[in-house]
Amino acid sequence: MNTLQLTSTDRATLIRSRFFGRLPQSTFEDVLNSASVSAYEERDVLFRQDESINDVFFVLSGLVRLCRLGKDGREADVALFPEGEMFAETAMFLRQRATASAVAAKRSVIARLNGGKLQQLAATDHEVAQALIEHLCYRGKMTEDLLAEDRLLTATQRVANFILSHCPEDSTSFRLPFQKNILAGKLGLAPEALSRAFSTLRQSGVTVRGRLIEIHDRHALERY
Amino acid sequence: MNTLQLTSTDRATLIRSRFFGRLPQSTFEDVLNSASVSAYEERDVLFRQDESINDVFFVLSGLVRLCRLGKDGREADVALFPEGEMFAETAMFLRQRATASAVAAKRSVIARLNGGKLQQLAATDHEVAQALIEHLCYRGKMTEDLLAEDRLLTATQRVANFILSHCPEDSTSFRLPFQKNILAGKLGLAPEALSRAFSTLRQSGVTVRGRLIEIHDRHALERY
DNA sequence: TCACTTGTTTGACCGGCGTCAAGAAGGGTT
DNA sequence: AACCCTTCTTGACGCCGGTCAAACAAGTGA
Repeated sequence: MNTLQLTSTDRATLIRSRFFGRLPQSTFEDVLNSASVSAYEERDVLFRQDESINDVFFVLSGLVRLCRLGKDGREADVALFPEGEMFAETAMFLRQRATASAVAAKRSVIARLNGGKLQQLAATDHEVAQALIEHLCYRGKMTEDLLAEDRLLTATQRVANFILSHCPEDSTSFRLPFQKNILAGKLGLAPEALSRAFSTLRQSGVTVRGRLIEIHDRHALERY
Repeated sequence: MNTLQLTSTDRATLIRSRFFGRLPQSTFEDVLNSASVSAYEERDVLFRQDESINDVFFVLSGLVRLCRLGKDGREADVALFPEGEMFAETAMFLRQRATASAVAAKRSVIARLNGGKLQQLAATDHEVAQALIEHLCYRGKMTEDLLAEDRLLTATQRVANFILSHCPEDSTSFRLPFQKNILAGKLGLAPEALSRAFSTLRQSGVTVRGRLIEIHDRHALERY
């Protein structure tokens, strides 16, 4: 971990994001004034479950895994945040300790927004409150989607879904945006299970070479 | 379904709730003016997945199940709302169709708050926005909890958890607040699996007679 | 009270997925 | 290239929990 300056690409990422994208320039600058930027290596811990945190985190680049640990020591991912996503608002607004740990899933640059400042802005600035509301709705839907997938679909179906939603409509192949390791976690699977799912999908025209996924029959995947 | 007047106990329920509880009297009345109240029988459908809805729902009494249906026809519950809970905000704020169906899990009385009105209030009234933000954080945490439970715990552990969190600290027994059927759905289990979990817990000092649950050894449950 | 419907439990079976262990394949480094 | 270390794949095995079927219990209404 290492403190940094906000680069111009970082600003671009912020402006493109769901949350900051809808704020007027001045508010945007206002929030940013309370922010600090740091770099993390893969596996670095941003915060740990049960710690009390008072900041909101924003992924400027890289990837962050949110995971909970069970009392037997195993851990389960409850969310995965790519570039442009914001997280850890819940702890702040509910005045609670973190319900999960945040770990960099690859080398990442993270902005830390001062929680108090954000909370104060949310209480006085309509635009901020509005943006926050939409952000929270979006996040709620995300986890609800995950829950429903877990309960309704088999491993292979979840993987098929993931491939379909990540391969551009007009393309026949794409690169996984992260290690299979991480993907397994996101889908609630052991790495072995992911591997097996891929090999099941081979008979539906899916080729996997490293991180490169090729689809030869979209419909076969949709049927799954 | 049947249109009703708001009774005084209904008002009490509203005032006790997380969302309305933090609003000043006048705002409270303002929101309520746009509301309509109806009664539903068990299994009545409030709205169906993929329908476009423009209201927010509030459980005045009874119980509502939110469930998604997979393409194979099976369905999975993603939330269960007892008296005092509010739901279906996501569709409104994200301008989306419902991602799940809402079904009364027992005879229920439901208030429907006008979505446009609420959205307008959220955009102009700080108190409303604030209450909404906390409500959404709470809801987000709820589903995240469910997801984590699903991924970390076995059926028996989930049931043990449920019992512990629903039996008052100072008591040795309690009544299930709803049918086992419904509980199974909430825990992401088939009814049979719930039944078996109960019978496993018998050897840890749990007695089940109808809806009455007796705990003879709290620690045994916590150890699970 | 009895009949009928609906909910719950139990047994049998089996498929999905986690776990352990071993081997294969990449990716870096020297 | 040879080496190491990490990630990924494959096989073997076992358990958890879903499904089907049947017995049983509890409500509900006449």
